[in-house]
Amino acid sequence: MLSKKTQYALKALGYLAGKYGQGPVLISEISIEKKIPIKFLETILLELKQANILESKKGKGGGYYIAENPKKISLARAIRVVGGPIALLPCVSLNFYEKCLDCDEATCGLNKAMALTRDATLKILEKKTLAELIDG
Amino acid sequence: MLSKKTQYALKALGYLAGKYGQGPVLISEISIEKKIPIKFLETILLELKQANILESKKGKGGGYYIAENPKKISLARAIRVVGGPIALLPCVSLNFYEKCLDCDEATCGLNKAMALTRDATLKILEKKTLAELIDG
DNA sequence: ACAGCAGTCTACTGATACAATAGACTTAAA
DNA sequence: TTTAAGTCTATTGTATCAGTAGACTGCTGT
Repeated sequence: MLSKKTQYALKALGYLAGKYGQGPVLISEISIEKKIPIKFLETILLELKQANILESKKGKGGGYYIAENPKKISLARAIRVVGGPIALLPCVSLNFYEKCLDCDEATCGLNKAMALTRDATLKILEKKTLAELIDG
Repeated sequence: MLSKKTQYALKALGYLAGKYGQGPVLISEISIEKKIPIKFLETILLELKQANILESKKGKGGGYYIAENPKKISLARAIRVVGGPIALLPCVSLNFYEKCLDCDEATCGLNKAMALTRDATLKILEKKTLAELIDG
């Protein structure tokens, strides 16, 4: 299951994708439209900015906007930034790998099965982009 | 990510699958062989029994054993018993479905993407069985 | 019958991560 | 120079995860 935080992030990104090219969008606007607690949303957007998915402008007329064409940003990338690993086990994670303590990966059936599901999941999440989160 | 509990469950089931047809196996044996805290393992095995994946025998010569041929029990079934949903969002879960509060599933791009990943994941986890978790 | 083995059950505890909140600070535009 | 907006630090409540303790029940062999 994706965490609430990750779900909020994806909803916010979908909203911003729909406004791509139209200048900065207020945190408060996203918060109201997408029903996300504003203070929580602040921290999420900041993380996405630090990962170069979003950019921001301070002061009057400021707000957040997507840093590059939404079609160039995959869901996998966004999920990793706010939600961590996509794989079901650390020993099959590409970006957050940790070795299994008590099994040999070459012969572990569980490892094989989970590596397959990781591949299947990534095939979709690397392909889908923020542009496909736009409403309607 | 699968919880520690789910990982322990799958490791224990793999061990039991390797001993299928050889009578009851002690909790303590599984605990030592698979390096799982014994008290934690107790609760996990009990859950698996209540879901009819395992059976048990009390007293001397007792222990746990798999209830039916390991080839008949999918990883998806086992994971659902101890770990809950496989889908990444409640609104695309088949067994633990919850409606999204603020989006229309028919038009929600996120819903579509997550439904696809659920299908891809299940295709693998419904097919893989406990028999494939046997070591070596 | 009973001794001891092994699973069952109830209850609790500590740690961690998730979710959310408060308030002071910085930057930029009008 | 006032005001709007994002930024940062810090704290809090809550739930779930992970693990522990100990008493109880049922089975088997002697």
